[in-house]
Amino acid sequence: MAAIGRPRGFDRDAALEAAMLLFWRKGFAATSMSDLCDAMGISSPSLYAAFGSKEALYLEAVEYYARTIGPPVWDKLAGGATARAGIENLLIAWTESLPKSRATPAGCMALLAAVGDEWPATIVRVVKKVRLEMLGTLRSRLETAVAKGELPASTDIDGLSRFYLSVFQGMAVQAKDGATSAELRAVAAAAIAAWPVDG
Amino acid sequence: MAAIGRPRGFDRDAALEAAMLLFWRKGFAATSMSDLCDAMGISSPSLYAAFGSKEALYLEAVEYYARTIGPPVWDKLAGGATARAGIENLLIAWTESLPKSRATPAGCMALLAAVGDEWPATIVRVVKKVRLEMLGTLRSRLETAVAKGELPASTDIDGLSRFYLSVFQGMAVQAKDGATSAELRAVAAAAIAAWPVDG
DNA sequence: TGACTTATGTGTTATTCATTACAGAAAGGA
DNA sequence: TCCTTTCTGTAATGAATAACACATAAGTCA
Repeated sequence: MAAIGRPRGFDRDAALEAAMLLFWRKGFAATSMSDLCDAMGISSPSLYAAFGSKEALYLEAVEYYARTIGPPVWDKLAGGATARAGIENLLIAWTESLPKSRATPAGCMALLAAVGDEWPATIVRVVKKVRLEMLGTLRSRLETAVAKGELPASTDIDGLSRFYLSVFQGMAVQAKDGATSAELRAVAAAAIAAWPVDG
Repeated sequence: MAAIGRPRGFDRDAALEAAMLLFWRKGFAATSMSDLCDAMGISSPSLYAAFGSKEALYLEAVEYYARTIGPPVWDKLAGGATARAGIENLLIAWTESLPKSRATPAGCMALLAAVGDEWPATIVRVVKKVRLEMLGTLRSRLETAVAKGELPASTDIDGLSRFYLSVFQGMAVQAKDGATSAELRAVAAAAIAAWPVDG
């Protein structure tokens, strides 16, 4: 990464974050290049030089999201003493992070991207991969639980992890619809009741 | 409705159904007027004369969806002997109707519309209303269950109905992602386990 | 200083978009 | 038959879109 040539006049990461927030809120198709230029505070040739295209920028924005927004929430899963406690903590964390806040739009960019509209194939592939990773994270936690005897060996791990992912996705949709943190907590409470054994 | 003037040269309902299927699959923003004209087999002046605008056409398409596609599934809720059986039947019906079939796209037009992208305010209002109606349908079935003593009076009806709606929405997203009917059945099985009392 | 490299700003380009004029066609009513 | 009314096909409208050309500015390296 040679420092040769005229140096960039803006902070690439700050611009990327601005783009992410806009994409998060408006989606891909509904966000225009001029919207992005305004939000990022740069002109379109600078944008193209730095990110390549609208599609490439979106892909970087999703990765940025998965790198910065996701982990603080998903870490709760590993945090609990038991898998059940981990899931419960994760659900609670969702109820707090999903509603619109002063700093972030409502919903989850990764769970709701490429849903409800036809999106470029590249984007579909990437966000599907992110969602599959989430599913994998849930599944491996549940596998550990079975190994530790927290859950019976007969547990349908794949179905159970897919179920909790469903709940997260449904909560994300409702958050986009304006559901409050309290309303989401009731959903989380009902979801934890689906745990296969009483705790 | 006088039959004066040149009669319309196409079947309005058939055209509306074609538009619904296209909107269902591609969403609002990603569907262009020329896409619609092709799918409906008419030219744009005919479309505007019959439906008014792209937005008005979408609204009619959603209503058509809610009138024709929704009821066969939602009827299962009332069909069961108990509320628990009704929910279970409804969940099973979802697992069959959500995946892409030869005749219909994957997912649920009403549950996933106006999610993940910024949509015209009129459309947001209408699909939110449809989702609220679904929530109301669930809630009144649960209220009946409490009245009949199937559920304790302390049941959080609002939270529980919101929970099942979440599961439907999550299943719809996963169906859009390509989940099979079998995978969705596992989700449904886990969801029914969240029922407050053992059946 | 001067050659080289990269970023910026202004302005453009070709395309696509939703929507509509306009003229002709197909019906009913007189 | 003519008039009115409504629909259809062609073609055009202006606006918005994503992407880019070109000249210039701002740095490093020799």
